[in-house]
Amino acid sequence: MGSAQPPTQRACSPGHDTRCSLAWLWIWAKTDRFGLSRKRGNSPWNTLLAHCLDTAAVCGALFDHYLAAPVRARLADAFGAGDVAKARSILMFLAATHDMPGKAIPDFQLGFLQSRDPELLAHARHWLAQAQSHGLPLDSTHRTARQHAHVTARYLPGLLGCTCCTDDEDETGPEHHGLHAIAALLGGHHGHVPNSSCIGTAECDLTPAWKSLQRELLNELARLLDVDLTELPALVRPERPCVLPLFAGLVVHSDWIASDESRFTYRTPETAGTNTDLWWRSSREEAAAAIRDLRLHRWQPTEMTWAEQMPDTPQPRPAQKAVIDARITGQSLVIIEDTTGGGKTEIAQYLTHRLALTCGYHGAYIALPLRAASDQIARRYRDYLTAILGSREAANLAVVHGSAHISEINRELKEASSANLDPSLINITNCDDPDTHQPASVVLHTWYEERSRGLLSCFGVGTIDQLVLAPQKSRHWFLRLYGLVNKTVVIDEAHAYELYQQQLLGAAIAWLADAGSSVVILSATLPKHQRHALLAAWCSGLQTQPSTPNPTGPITIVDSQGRCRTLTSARSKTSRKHRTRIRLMADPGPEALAHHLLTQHTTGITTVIRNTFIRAEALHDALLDQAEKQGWKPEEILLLHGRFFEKDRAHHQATLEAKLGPHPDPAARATTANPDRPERLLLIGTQVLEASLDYCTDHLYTDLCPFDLLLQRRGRQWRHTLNRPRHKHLAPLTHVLWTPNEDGLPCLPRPGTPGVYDPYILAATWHALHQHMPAHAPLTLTLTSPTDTQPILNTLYGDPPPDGQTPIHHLLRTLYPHWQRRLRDERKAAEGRELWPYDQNGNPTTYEELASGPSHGAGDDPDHPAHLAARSRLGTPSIDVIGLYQHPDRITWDPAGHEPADLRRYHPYADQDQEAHRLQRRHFLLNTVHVPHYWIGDLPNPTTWTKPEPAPALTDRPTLLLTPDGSPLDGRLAHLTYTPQTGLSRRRRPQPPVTS
DNA sequence: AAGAAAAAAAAA
Repeated sequence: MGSAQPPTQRACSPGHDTRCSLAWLWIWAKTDRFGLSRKRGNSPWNTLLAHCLDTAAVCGALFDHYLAAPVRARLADAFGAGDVAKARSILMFLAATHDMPGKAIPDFQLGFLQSRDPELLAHARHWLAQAQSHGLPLDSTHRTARQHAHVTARYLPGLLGCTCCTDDEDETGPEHHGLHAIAALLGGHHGHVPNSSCIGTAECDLTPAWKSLQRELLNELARLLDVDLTELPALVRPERPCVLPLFAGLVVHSDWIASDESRFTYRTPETAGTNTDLWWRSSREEAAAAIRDLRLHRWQPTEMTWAEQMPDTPQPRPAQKAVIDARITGQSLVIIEDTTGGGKTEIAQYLTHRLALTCGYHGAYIALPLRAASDQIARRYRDYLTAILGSREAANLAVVHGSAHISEINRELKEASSANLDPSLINITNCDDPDTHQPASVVLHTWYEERSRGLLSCFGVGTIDQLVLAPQKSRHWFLRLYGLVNKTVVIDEAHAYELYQQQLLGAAIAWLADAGSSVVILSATLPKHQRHALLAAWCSGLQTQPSTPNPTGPITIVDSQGRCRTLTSARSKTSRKHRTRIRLMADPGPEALAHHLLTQHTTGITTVIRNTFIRAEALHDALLDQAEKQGWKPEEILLLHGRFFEKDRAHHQATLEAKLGPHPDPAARATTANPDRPERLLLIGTQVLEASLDYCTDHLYTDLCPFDLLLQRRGRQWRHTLNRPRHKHLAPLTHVLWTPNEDGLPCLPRPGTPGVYDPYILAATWHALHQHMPAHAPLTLTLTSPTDTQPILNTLYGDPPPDGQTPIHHLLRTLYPHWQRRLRDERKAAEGRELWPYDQNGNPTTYEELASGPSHGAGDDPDHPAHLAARSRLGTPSIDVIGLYQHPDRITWDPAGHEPADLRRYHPYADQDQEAHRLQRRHFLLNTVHVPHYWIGDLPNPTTWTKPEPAPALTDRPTLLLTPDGSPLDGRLAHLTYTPQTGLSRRRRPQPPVTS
């Protein structure tokens, strides 16, 4: 049978049709590389049919239990002309073919004989003899290895009946676009959707015997999965763009679960016989158990009032009440602008429930700007879910960010998981049975810990970066979109993201809208252009126009037709009015400033926030130089910045919060000051002191910085009311340090240089402060928030520079074009990476545009140059370096030599190694320091710096091997030093040895 | 002339 012939159903049914051999049943797909299958007493290799059936079974179970209702509806349209059951079967069948025909070629099959493990090799020889005797045409000449996924992409369309790929040129017909699309997406199951030239290179020279084997295997799959191959081509219509990443994601999700040999039994004709109907049954049973164990079942919320959901705050505040009364039903974009303390987090929690109830989402993802904030909100969301899930549901909640595996809340959730009922005792059918009880709990299965898996958990809290990366091509990127579109996605602190991220968030929102999910956006007041951009992105995904293109807030609700509602009377009255006193102070330089601080602030906590690492370090040095003379002890002067090993920084931050934070006992906070607060302290640092750390300073000095950040920094002053008993009636005084030039204008970084802050924004901030300076006391001004501050922000970021003829006006007009260029560059950086579901003319994105490759962003690929590799944030590139200490007889994690480093290599999937692997990963992360690229200049590849030997775990990891006193062993790095107290420095070169 | 922050690699 040649591939030119139309596919036929039920051509071959094992055990019933004696004309067919069962040679295809000997085609293998997986070998037991880690011994997990054999340990369970099963086969050392798995047949392709079994793996295909396992994948199909998982796909079906995910379709039934995991996918959100709108997602299923879109898949039903794309794979079943609206018929859900039909689409389900076809999706299962297509998921099964991800390795078919890719692995059903002689090249791949002979790869079994390349096994390095002698035991596996013996099994391979046995397999070959058996397979040959059952008619599998294999001669044992070695062939070139091919990417099996690309072989699937190359040959599947023809096997499924696309007429453009027949062998006989006379019968060539038109290309079936849908079949080629799904084949390419299946070809992407290792993470990158291949492009056409990549698929072309997977050309194999197949004998008619192999073609017919492939056909027989495919027919057997179709028979078992009850798919009519003759009607399949007409039903496969993946036209809506969201269907493409959804399909790719569903396949990979299914494959990853089905490839877990601790859940799915390897089956061969020798171990499981040839009754494939029994194989299919056991696939379904094991898939059901896997879905249950991984808790991949949708949230099934019941109607609940606000008071039932929020027992601690049963009385909704104004903004909360407005949202409740809006009775939101169906897919929505909800933008809530309110000040901190207005209860936005609770509204968002309430909306995840409300939207899951009315739309059928499987859960929710909450995105925040920082990892630390994610951990905090995850804790609150855990408590919320625990309260409302009811007694028969349990759910996974994953913290999703780069260091989630050392997150404390993740650890607690994982512990709750292992303490829970043995999941193997529970059948999947219990999901829908209200009488079955299971202890209520919010947990996390360790399965979700591996990278790229966090967003697959029904509930997640994590960084905004996960969302920003979702519409950018990189390995397994579509899995992010797939995980997100089944949820309500909450974007917190929406005003806090730079233009680059805002733009990519727009793309993500458009995909979410196209797939039927809902988005909740929380912010303090949004600049209006940002609100409009969010609305435009939403409507672009819906391919509609907003009914009100320029809504005003503070609460905006947009439905799936683009109809906008604005709730106006809801802004919370609770926002306290803050007054801020600001004094502009010419920076006298580090020595004089140090003298000033040591003599003027001999009591209380004094904090200096500098814009650059160099400035912070210089001031710290000057302070230490003069400390003794002024009667200060060195330990009363602290330095904090971002260039510490994670564990040292965590230690300093914890100390800071313990000493300068509120009372350790939450119950005592309102009445008692922190007893550990020292009499005095000088704290010098960079932007790490600006946000997220909960400490309170009495006096504050800051470098001139953008106005919004100035307010942010000022928030650390008199933060806890109990720390300012003597100043109740006064606003705190913040000193803003600036350097005047000869014209009396601020010295600014030259425009176009990669400075921290744009000179235009700095000059405009300086100008705004001067404008508010009272004429009678021209150094100190008082600002009331938000009445004074909001207009300043709007002007700063929204308006062109003012007319006027004074020097500052001229300066602003000179700098403004550079600022605009900077914004344009950021937008371009986003445009070079982002994928949208529809272009500006409404044309849907096609599968060809999703193509990427393993070299995507690696530099040698002209289609995807390095500067367009996926990034969640722009900024100075840095590399993560692992710090280790060399002692005479051992390598340790710490300078004192107490914690020996285990640098053996562990395999993350091999049973016995998992715990050691996790511990090692944890150590690596804790001993990582981020080194700016320009600090190491044109030094060779950091992975080649002097390393301990032997250290297989450090292969390919940039390593900084230090002496116990913090000097690098590699002479090329002699300009760097590290101490746990001051961090990594590149300024203090070690003195050259005195030569006599 | 350059901060903080986040991210990154299994399905043979």
